Amino acid sequence: MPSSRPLRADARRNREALLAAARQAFLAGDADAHVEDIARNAGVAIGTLYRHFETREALIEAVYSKEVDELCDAPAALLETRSPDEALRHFLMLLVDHAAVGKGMAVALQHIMTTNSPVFGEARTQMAGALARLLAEGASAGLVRDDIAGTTLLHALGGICALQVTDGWQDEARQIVSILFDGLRIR
Amino acid sequence: MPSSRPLRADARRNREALLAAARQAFLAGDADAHVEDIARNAGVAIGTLYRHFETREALIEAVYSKEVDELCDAPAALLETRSPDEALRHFLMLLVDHAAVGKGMAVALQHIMTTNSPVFGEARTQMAGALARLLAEGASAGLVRDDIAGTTLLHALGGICALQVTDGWQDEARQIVSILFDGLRIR
Amino acid sequence: MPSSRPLRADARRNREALLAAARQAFLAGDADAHVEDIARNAGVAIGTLYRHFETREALIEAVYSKEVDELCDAPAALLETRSPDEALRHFLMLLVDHAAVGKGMAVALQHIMTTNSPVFGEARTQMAGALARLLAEGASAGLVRDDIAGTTLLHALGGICALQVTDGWQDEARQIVSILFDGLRIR
Amino acid sequence: MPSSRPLRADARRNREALLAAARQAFLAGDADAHVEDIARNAGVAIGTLYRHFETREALIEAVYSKEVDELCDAPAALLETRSPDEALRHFLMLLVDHAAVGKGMAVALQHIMTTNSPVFGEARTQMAGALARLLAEGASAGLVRDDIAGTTLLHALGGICALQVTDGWQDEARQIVSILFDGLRIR
DNA sequence: CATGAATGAGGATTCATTCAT
DNA sequence: GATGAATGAATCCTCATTCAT
Repeated sequence: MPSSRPLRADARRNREALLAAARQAFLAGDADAHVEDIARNAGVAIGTLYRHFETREALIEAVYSKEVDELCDAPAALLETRSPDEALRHFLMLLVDHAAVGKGMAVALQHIMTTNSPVFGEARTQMAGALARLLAEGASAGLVRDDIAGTTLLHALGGICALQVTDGWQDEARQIVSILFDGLRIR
Repeated sequence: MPSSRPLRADARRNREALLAAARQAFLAGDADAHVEDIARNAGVAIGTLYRHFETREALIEAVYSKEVDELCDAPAALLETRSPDEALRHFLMLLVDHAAVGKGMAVALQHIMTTNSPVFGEARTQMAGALARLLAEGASAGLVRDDIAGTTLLHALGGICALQVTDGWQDEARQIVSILFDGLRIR
Repeated sequence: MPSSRPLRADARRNREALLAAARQAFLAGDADAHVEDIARNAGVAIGTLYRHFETREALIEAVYSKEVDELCDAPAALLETRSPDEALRHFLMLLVDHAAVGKGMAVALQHIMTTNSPVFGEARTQMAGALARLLAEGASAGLVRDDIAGTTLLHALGGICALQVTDGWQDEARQIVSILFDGLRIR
Repeated sequence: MPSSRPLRADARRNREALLAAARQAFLAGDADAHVEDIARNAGVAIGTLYRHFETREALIEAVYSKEVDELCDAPAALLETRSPDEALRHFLMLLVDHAAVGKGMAVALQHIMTTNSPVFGEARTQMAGALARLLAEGASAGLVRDDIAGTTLLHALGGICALQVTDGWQDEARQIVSILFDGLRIR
């Protein structure tokens, strides 16, 4: 219940450590990392992990949501400095690049798209919203097709990121996204 | 060791039943179906399953490889009745439609792309080869970009199919593939 | 599912061993004996225990039900060789004596009376039925009050047996039951 | 160490609140209520609970002992206003009625009779003493059998109260106690 | 070859108790 | 004296795999 009063200093520190350790584990692609290991890596006992996150699943949700939150701040900034279509293009590439960092978003996206839970529903809505906004701006500027839903693009990107595996993946993914973006543009 | 002599009739029957049951389970999206359940659904005992497939993983490999084999027969036929770009387009849609059948190829593709194993390496090569051939034909006819590798397109398709979850997924995926194909064509 | 075909010899042996070990543990009063220990004492692995009893609770039910079954065979025999009131008296004493053996029925009765579950409901009905029959026979012979329900007497006996603890308990319990029986008789 | 100096006002208040919360939990039949919950219900933190009661068991002992103390005040008063046998009868019924309140004495009695600990030994002695006194008075007035020990009667009552579960339990218990009392009287 | 009973490592979660703030 | 965060031992159950029948 982190709502009532601010956490004690040490508690906050532990919570951060746990999130960091969990992020490292889950975003590294080890989708079924052991909670015990995460706790150990965070330097706390298992009980402490469970005090902060009621459930293994709750911990995963916390990690992935945070990741999504940070990502969804980008579009607003991009739109201020670029044309809508370039903003869209950049955001798509941002997703790819982000996914490239230690499987980064890759696993997260897949889990988020695949798992039912209020938290993930929110995350999906958030990301689809970010993409929808970019698409809408591009469409009203006459630069981008106007018949694509945010969720559709999210599914495409999510999928492409989800399969990240090989070493040259990042370049490959950028190429795919380029092609996709070409198909999206009005010429 | 299924290499030495041809299987006895009942043994062959059991093997087929096991593959069918496993296909149903794994392609239905239940990526961690229990081997025991698969055996039961095939109407045989667990020991029999292990006589035919040394390992859970081996069973999965068998299922997915078979699926890929069947799929990779398509391009040759398509090229005989259509222009290269249409053949490519059809093959892409075929993958999507196939993936739509009870999560069909979706899970398979993801597993194949993601997991290291000689068998899957072969499957990847096979599919990438099929796509490469279609791309090459299209390119030499001047209809399709010539800077795309088969593996890259495989990754794109695999990704797009991977996240199949929602009900309207199939339409969504076809739309994405359309856009992608547009980006692929020379106009 | 012990209903389909008769168990293989070794399986039956293991099942017996498990029941025996569980009986020893639970009827000895260790109401929360560890399943691992029971398995070890039975000389089988934990998985074997769970093959035979789907759940800790299922094991307890099996043990206690068996105990009750055996006990409820007594009334019929007693009624053939004695007057109804003597049969009742003997059955009550039998319960006490049975409870005295390593906490025997004591814990079982309490668990059965206290826990909700189809199996225990049946056990309760069975025991109450046995007592009701004895009471009815005694009443129609004019030897015993006719306003006592079988379940009421079951509750009394169950309770008295449940508290068995001290060394001299058996004699004490027999005295209590004697007094109770005196109050039950018509004089 | 609550022996040294009188507790500070707030400390005493906390102690009372804890006892009340624990009484509510334990006497309500929730024999394995969590200490944390009890603390919360008492409106204090877990650390405070442990300052007042060294151990979970110590808390239980405190609750049950207090309950017994209060109950054992009754006999003296009853003997002043009634004949010895009626006093005994009333005390027995008092126990039953007390047990009927939210499983009240039922669980307490069973715990007290069943668990070894100096505190409970004292409680047992106290209750047995109360019953012994009533029996003795009745016996010397020639109204009640003189061969029954206080502890025996305690066991009987404890048992009868122990299995309180059903809704109609109180009436049932009163009937049983009636019968028992009949067996106790000299006619 | 088939059967299905046995194995046992593995892992999430709970909760009484301690101790830093 | 009070708080509540941290501890960590304890325990039930699952399921891939082995092997006696």
